[in-house]
Parts: sequence; C-alpha cells; structure tokens
Amino acid sequence: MGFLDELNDVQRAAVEQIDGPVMIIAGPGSGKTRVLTYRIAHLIQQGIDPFRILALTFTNKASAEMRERITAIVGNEARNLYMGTFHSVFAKILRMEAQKLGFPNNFTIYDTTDAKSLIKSIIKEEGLNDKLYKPNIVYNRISDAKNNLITAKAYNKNIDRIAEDECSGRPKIKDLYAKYVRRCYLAGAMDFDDLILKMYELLARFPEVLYKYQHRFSHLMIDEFQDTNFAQYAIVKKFAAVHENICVVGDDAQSIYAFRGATIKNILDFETDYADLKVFKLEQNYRSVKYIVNAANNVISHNQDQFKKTIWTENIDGQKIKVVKAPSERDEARLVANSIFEQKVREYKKNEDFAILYRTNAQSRALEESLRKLNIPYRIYGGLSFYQRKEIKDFIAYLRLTTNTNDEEALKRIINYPTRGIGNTTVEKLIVAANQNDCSIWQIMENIHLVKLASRTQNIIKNFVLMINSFKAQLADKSAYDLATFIGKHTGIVGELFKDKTIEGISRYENLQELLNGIKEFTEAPQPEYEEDELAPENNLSAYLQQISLLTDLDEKDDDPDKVKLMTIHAAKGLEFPSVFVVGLEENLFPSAMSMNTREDIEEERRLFYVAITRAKENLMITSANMRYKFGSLIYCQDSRFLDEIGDENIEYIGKKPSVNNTDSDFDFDTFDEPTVTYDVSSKKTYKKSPPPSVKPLSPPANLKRMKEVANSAGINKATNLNINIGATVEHQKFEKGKVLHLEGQGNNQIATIMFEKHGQKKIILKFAKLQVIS
DNA sequence: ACGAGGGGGGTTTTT
DNA sequence: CCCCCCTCGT
Repeated sequence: MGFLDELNDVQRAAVEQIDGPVMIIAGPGSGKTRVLTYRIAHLIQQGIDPFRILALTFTNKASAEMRERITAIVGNEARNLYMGTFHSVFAKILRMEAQKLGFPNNFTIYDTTDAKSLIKSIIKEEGLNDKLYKPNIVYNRISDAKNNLITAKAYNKNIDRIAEDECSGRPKIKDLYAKYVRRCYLAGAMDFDDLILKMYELLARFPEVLYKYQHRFSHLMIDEFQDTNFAQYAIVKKFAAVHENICVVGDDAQSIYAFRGATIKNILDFETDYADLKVFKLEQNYRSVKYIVNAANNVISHNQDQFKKTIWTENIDGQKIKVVKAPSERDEARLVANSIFEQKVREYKKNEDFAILYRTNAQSRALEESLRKLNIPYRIYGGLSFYQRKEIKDFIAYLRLTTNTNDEEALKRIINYPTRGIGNTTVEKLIVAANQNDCSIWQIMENIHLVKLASRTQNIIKNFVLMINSFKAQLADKSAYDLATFIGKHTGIVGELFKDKTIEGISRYENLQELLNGIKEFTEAPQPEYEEDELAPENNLSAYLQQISLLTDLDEKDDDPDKVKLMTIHAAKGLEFPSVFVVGLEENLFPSAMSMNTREDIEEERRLFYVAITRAKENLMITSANMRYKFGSLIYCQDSRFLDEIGDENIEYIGKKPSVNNTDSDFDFDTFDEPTVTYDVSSKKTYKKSPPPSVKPLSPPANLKRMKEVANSAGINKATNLNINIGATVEHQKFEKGKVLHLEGQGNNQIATIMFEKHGQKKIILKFAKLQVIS
C-alpha cells in the first residue's frame, strides 16, 4: 500500500478512517482530491466492493478526474464505482424507478431554458401580467421550494412562502407552481431540481426502494459538501442511515452556491446528526506561495461566519501579488494579455498555465479581443454548452420528441421548424385543448379531428404526427445514429444547413455533424463488461439524451489543451493554475451589486474572492478598471472593498495604488468604440450604425463624474427627468467648449450628441448613450 | 403565416 | 450591446 506514504499525517488518518461518519474540512490546495481518491482506493483495497461505494461530486469533470486517478491506483475495478454528480446519479436511479412515480423510464430532462419557457407560457395562458410575473422570478421561487423539499401541495400550505409572495405582489406563484408541476408530469419531464426532489420522494414513499439503496451503498462519499442543499443532504442521510459509513469533504470558506440553495448549515447539522463523528482538518496548503496564502487568510478573516482554521504553507514566499488599476475595461484586458505574453517569454510558461477569472460571463469580451490581438490561444468556459446551441437544440428536440412524444418543450420547438405552416395561433389552440383535457399536446394532436381547425391545418398536423410516429417506429430496429441521420435528411434540416454557406452556416452544419458523431460514439461504442448491475450505464438514445442534458461546456474536451483559460470564478472552483488573473475588482461588479444587501451576501462574495485568489500557485495579478461599459454606456467604477483586505505587505502595486476615492482619469480616448449613432456637423445628418469614414466621431467622455458635470452644465435635472436643450453649451476637461447638437430618446434613455471644439477644429463629436445621471 | 425591422428592457453566479 | 416582442407589410 505504498501510495499511502505520499500523504501527510492528517491526510493519512482521514484516508484510513473508513468506518463511521467522517468529516474532512479541506482548505484550498490541501490535497483534498488526493485524499478523496486515495480513500476510495484504500476502501477498495480493504476489500470493499466498488459496486457498493457511492461517491457524489458536483461536476462531471471532478468525478471523471477522480475515476481516472483511482483507476491508476487500483486498476480496472474502479469502473464499477458508483460515482458521478448528484444530478447524474439520481437521474440514473430515477430512470430505473420512474414508473413508480408515474413517469416514463425515458423521461425528458428539462434544462433551465425549457423550464423557463414552459413557465413563461403558463404565465401567458393564465393571463397574468408578465412584467410582474417574470419567468425568471417564478422559476427561482419554484426552484427554491424544490430545493427545500416543498412540493406544490406543501407550498400551498406554507404560510411563510405564501406571505413572501403576497408581499412581493405575486400571490399566484403557488398556482403557477402547481400548474408547472402538472405540465411537467403530463410531458413526462423532470427539471434539474426534480432530479433531487423526485429522488427524495422515491425514497420517502417507497420503503422497498429505500431499503434497496440503503443496503446497496455501504460507503458514501460527498465532495464539496458545503455546496449541498437541504434536499440533497436529506437524501444522503437516508442513503447512509443503515451503514452510517459516510464521509463528507468540504470547506465552509469556499461555499459559493447559496444562490442555488446550498447552505453551510449542512456542515453544522452534520456534526449534530452524527454524534460519533470524526473530524479531520486539512490545513496545510501545498498549492500556493506564501504571499498568496497570507493574502487569502487576510481576506477571509473579514468574514464573521467561518469555522476556525489556519491555512499555512511550507512553500516559498514567491512573488507578491500584483495589483493594477487600468483606465478602462479595454486597458485592463490589454494589460492582462501583455502580462501573459511577457510571462510566457520570461518564465517559459505555456498557455495552459494561465487562467483569467472574472465575476460575470459578460466580462470575457474585452479579454478575448486583447488575447486575439497578441495571438494568444484561449478558451472560454461557461458560454453556451455545445448542446445549448440553437441548431443542436432544434435537432435534439426531434430526438427528444421521438423518444418521448409528450415532451411539450421539444414539440413546441420543432412543430414549425422547418416551417410547415403551423403558426402561433394554431399552437395556442392546441395548448388550450390540452389544458381542457388535462393531457399532453401530443395527445391532442393524435386526435386532431376533435379540434376545430381549418382542414388544411388539420392535414399538416396529421402529417406531422405521422412523421414523428414513423421515426418512433424505427427506434427499435435502427441504430440511434442511423435514425438521427434519417431524421436529419427526412426533415430537411441537414439539407438546409448544408445550403447555408455563410461562415456561421458552415459552422452550424459542422456542429450538427459533430453531434451525429457523438451519438454514434455513445450508442455504438462497445460497453465495457460490468458486473451484473441494474444501474450499469445504458447506451440507448434516451440514455444519451438524458446524459447530454446534464453536461456543461466545462465537460467538453478540446483537442489542443494548451490554451489560456477564461472562466467565471464559480467555474474555476476546484481548479488550480500556475498563473492567475482576477479581473474586474470593482464595487458593484465584484462584489456584485445584486449581492450587497445583507452581511451574508457580502460574505459569500468575499468567499468567492477567496476562491479566486487561492486558484493561483505562483503568480497572481488582480486588476480593476476605472471605466466600464454597461449597456453600451460608460460607467465610472470604484475600486472593490476587497482590494483593501489583501494586505499591503502581500502586494506590489503597479502604477498608482487604487483607492476607493480615486477619481483620476488618465483617459485614453482612443480606447473606446465608435458610437453607434453619429451626428455629422458639416452635413447636418444623423447616421445610424456606421457613419461614412469622413465623419470622425469621438467616444463618450472620460467618466461618469465628468458626464454628470457636463450634463449639469447643460441644464440637466438630476435623476429621472433629463432635459438637455439643443444648443446648450457644455464643458469638458479635455476640450474647451461643446454644444448639444442632437437629441434622441426620452427620460433616462436620452441620448445627446455633443460637439466639442479643440484648437478651432470642429470635427469632434461626442455622444452620451443612454445617459444616466447619478444624483 | 411569416420575415424584417424598430422599440424597449435587461446583466450574477450553475447542475 | 444583445435579445425579445410587437408591428407591419407581404
């Protein structure tokens, strides 16, 4: 058992404690994954059947990586391990047992888009005000209820929740929840949260099912325990109730998913739920240099809610953390790209050694551009997953409908794609009929003669039903690949994409080919020989469809891994890189403006910052920008409060030290895009989109503060009602005087085009897009 | 029924 | 800036 010698004392003790409840609190870089994998390997070597070990993770990537590492130690036996994400493991079990709950075994998994679209149409059907009942809000309410094991029925009786909804002016949410659940049921569909909720329901309602899995899984391991929600923990507890061999691994300081129901309370509860609990604290950091570890400790010490632990390291001091303030978003991006370029040359680093982390996905744009300019290969994670792209989703909708004709969202997606003359009005009629009969839309379509419709439309629908049924009939004897190819040809989708020779069209066509290859690979690859196990992976079409709905773009492989990685901090959790850039350290961005209401909000943001900086091994650069575009208009940004928490002793400031009161604007006007609307003084013409090259527009002014001054001097009333008069004289720091030339829009969205003079030249035009004056 | 074009409204984070 | 929805002209 040589591999155990690679562990330190605490790690080894945690690995060897195989019986009873165990909690491992693992600081960043403390060898958590190693402990987890060795622990499982150790269990197997102790004679525990891998078949009886259940290991739950949060990402497919984490579980794939662990399986690989375990295989390296114990060999092929690892394939029998029961390991995966909560969602994928539960989906597999539900696939077995779905009929007990009244669902088909090949139920559809609705992704967030499907779910929101269904909610949206229910809101519309109910005739509710969609400004008040936004699908997003309703979806979140339902999701939150499900995460707390509150069914639609229980919601109706839940005084607190109903009061909350009434307070926010949305008392109908309880009805929407019930309707939504019914529609999912009729469609044979579960959303992400259902995979958890239904799993619980299955265990709670069917003692024999509970018995089966309680006895089957003799050893449980839960990774990222701080990210579990109430429902997930409730299920895990049920699984573990017989053997009580449950090991949870987590770090309260890295809990960053409260917004989706995760609660640190689970860690606290775990201590009380299992009295004879053994706790191990992994506090030695093997990942980062001292400056970074110290900075991380400084930052997290500002949080009230935390367990006591001291992260320490024996690593070298390393380089100090570089903190830079850039004038604009673009300069920030340029600075990052330049630094990568420089480090590559000086320190012989590879592209894959770098990661750029940000708070929101939208921030990737500027970074992309700057990397492209320097020919640095990069990959963005967290955009759309391959399977979320329009052309792929459309095609998959056919496959979904073929395996489960009740799938309402798939049906709505393709009933008129390619266009076949079934418009919105017809679809609405179908939905009304389905609601009246409490059945799926498909069932209405199968009996379309009972619905009042023009005979032409009736025929189109009959043909559509015939077509889908003909696909369905081939499910049994054709391979999934052949069937998919047939569907592509028969519906004309492939032909249509093939005709499109634009760059996007070609890429769409290629994507579709890639999808078909993926189906072939999945469904026709020889299955490894598993032990006789009802939970062994299947490789039919519906299993494929269920699997891909749980994939994210983080799971997609890249043929050339040597690329700079761009991702949100959330996506970076569990990863490490030699050199890390954390960008956009501005108040209202990071911490996010949406998360500054309560102390808990701020503390979660701070934990996020903690996660960000502890991804770095050697080099860490943190940047902020003075100005940033928002909705196409410029806003002035203050530095993030977190910058003050790193500790000056760990920082090397590049340029000026940022501070909250910094109002400098060494502003480089050339860094801005041309305005989208331009007024040409000489010709007195307004150009939308692109003005002729003879018109040289100038971008917005240096910062919002200046904008405000300019606006004030132009006689703008503050806040809501803006009034700039054409002809008003305004001032600007870099120019002598300006005149308001052109106005568009109203109120807060007023756009003023202003011309400034410089050295007698009148060519300069300035535009305020969606000018918002802060009072 | 359906595509084009204008107007209005919106940005956290994700399985 | 980008996306969705509504309108309008086939």
